[in-house]
Amino acid sequence: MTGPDIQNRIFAEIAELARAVGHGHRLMLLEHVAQGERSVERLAELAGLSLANASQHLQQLRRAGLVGTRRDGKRVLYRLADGPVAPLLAALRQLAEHNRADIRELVAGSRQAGVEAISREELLERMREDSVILLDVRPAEEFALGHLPGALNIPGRELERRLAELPAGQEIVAYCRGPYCVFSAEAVALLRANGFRARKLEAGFPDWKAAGLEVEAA
Amino acid sequence: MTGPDIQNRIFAEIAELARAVGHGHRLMLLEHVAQGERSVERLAELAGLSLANASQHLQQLRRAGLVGTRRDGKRVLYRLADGPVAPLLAALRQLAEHNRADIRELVAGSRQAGVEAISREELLERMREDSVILLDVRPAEEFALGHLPGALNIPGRELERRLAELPAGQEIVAYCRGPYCVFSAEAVALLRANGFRARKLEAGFPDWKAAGLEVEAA
DNA sequence: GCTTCATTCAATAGATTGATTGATTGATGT
DNA sequence: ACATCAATCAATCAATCTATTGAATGAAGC
Repeated sequence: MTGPDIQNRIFAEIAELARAVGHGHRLMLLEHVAQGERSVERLAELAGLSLANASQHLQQLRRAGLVGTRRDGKRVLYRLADGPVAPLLAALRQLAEHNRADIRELVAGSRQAGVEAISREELLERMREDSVILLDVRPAEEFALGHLPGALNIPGRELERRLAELPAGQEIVAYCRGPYCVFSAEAVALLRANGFRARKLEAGFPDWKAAGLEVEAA
Repeated sequence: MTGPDIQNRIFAEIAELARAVGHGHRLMLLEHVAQGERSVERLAELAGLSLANASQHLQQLRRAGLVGTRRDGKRVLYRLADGPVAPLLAALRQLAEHNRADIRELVAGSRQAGVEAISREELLERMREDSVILLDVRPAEEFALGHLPGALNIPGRELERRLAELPAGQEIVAYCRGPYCVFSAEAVALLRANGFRARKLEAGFPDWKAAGLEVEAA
């Protein structure tokens, strides 16, 4: 029980945690789990994985304490754990954006089309003033599991033919699953091309929720 | 270049980054690199690794952009990269402390002896008032590479026989390499046993430096 | 040029991780 | 009890990761 030994054990455990998020499929599953409770089958479909494979990745996430489960009839629902998971993902994202030129490019790519981001703080301010329309471009299913207060839901694919539902005067802020969800960037580009003033929310729904801000459910 | 593909690539890259910190030895090396520039040989010795093994782990860290290198004569010096590496490590630590009971216990173990932690904010306040003695318990070599302004350096092993050097009236704040470095906890326990008022700094030297606060070098 | 020293590279063997397949468990409804 | 469905388990093979060894590189000093 000498000093260095303890430190070795601690670092080994932290490393285990890091490895738990060290696979693209698990990050993808985490992103979907972060939208709300989901069954294994649904998550497998959303992430494009086989059922058994998704199940095993999800179990790894559970062993690491990143997600929790609940049984509902014959299905098992996975949800994000209560611990500070979001900050870890945010830190990873930030470092990745800083270090990897290719990620910066991909992110910049969606900004190229004139897509500016708005921060959570500024959005809160604008919401207080009631001077902004919130547009949730995720599929209806995810919108139903929870969304920003007062948000309008028009899934990305339907946006073009439903533009008329949006009021013309106010600025629109679109948001999606997370910073790498392309729906909101595409939506903003489409809106601007059609004469709207629009920006995308910097983060996505899970970060909003993780920050403890108000969430509405259907 | 469709949406899901881009996302897959981004997540795969982020996962690669996560795996880079997904090994205890690399975390240990990072902790030592975070104290200041070091040669491969020295880092291998500090982490208790063979030279070749340390070299390879360090190269992995470099490929991931977590550390940088510089050649000095025949030696290669590794240093922490400029990107937001510290926040990632902090997020990992926090989640680990939240999730893993054993880490909580180990951390609690060092607090058991009545070791309270002081936050960076409170310390800054106390430093402004000049009402606190800063004690750096790291080896002299690390102290020389950089330390908190005005700190006194008494390495952990020497503390007991050098207690007389410390003024009796003021509170003492001890700090070390990082939150899992046991020197500072042991130091505080020793100081308290000898009638001093003492606390340990919540984080360590690298976090202080990463926060952009003033650093002094010998 | 030759030697020495610090680091990296290359090759190997052992361990761990990942995806697939098919069987098994647990809960529901008939 | 039986059939059905969701999820997990078990076994497998391929791929990746790790530590060790010894050889190769690159920089300094003689």
